[in-house]
Amino acid sequence: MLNATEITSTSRPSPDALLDVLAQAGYSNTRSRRAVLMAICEAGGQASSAELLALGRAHHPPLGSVTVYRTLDLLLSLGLVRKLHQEAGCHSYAISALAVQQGDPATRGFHKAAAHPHSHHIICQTCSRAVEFEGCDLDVVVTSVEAQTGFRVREHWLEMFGLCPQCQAHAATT
Amino acid sequence: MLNATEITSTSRPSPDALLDVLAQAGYSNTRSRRAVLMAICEAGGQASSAELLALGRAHHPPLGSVTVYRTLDLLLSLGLVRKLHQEAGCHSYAISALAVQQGDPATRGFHKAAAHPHSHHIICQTCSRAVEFEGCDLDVVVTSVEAQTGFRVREHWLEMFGLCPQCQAHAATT
DNA sequence: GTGATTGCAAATCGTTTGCATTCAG
DNA sequence: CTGAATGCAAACGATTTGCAATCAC
Repeated sequence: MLNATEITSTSRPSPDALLDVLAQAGYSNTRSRRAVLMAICEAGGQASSAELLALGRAHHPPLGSVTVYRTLDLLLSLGLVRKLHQEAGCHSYAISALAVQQGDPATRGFHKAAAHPHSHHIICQTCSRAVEFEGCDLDVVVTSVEAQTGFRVREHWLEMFGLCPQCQAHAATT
Repeated sequence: MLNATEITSTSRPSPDALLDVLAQAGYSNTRSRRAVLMAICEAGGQASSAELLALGRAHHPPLGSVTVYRTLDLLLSLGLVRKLHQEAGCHSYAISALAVQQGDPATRGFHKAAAHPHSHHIICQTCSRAVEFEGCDLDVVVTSVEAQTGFRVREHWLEMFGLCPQCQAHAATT
């Protein structure tokens, strides 16, 4: 059930693999895009847009931040990349498993994130009511993830979304 | 183990309880702060800074956004409030369990968040290496949370932080 | 009275949009 | 050649900072 994608600093996702996916989706292979993709890969699959701009410019100096964002949007829409949230400053981008399957595996990054000690929210997608729960059973998952990845887990960040009891009833009645 | 703080639309956290905590921490009881606290409570314990500004001004028109932010920082530092991340737009603030224990329970909110279908990251706090894992065992937690809260869970958002195998070894050696 | 607190205005940061230019196929 | 893609400049929204005026104790 738990399917960890292990990463080594020597195996990185290849820009070519990503370009292939873009090509298949009908997007053209431009200098700028190549620069951004190389940047992501060099960053080890994880970086902020600013970092990608800097790295990308090494390959294609005229690269603009606008293009970095547009390329990231593209990758996001294709599911090749996902956003990571961080306590402060929000939004890093990471290559997703989908991309890893298609090309080389990988990821290495820039995280400085800190998470709060337990305390999570579950939020109703209909009425927005939220409930906070603590001392959650995430321990099971933590243990499992530790076993699978070899990491020692110290913190985590969790939010759930769904339907609260009242909205469920409402949905059933209506 | 799982300790859900159930919410009803009638039970809300009281501004007074929050003010007490501030007072005990040595912060003065000002009109502006009171307005912000009332706003949070009226919002049901969850709101964006913009929403708090609007609500707060109903109580104290000269209230400025600067003060909303400063008050939130204060509450954050005291652990009375926590940030919620959302896929887009980031950052809502929610009253934390700590505050609820001290005053009334509560929470009702503004969430429109959507989460991605599984796929989470665990990130090394030392070297920043990240591993993505999918098909996680969160099902156990989901089931548990559903049982405790009555919510039906449809999506979730999870990130873990810790020490990767190499950094553990490094720490042990050094 | 005195230091904490406030709020305005301006600065800053990250991101998005308008538009004319340039590029890939 | 033609539409897609780029990048500059400007707009934008959220948050922060400088600073003089104001308030709580």
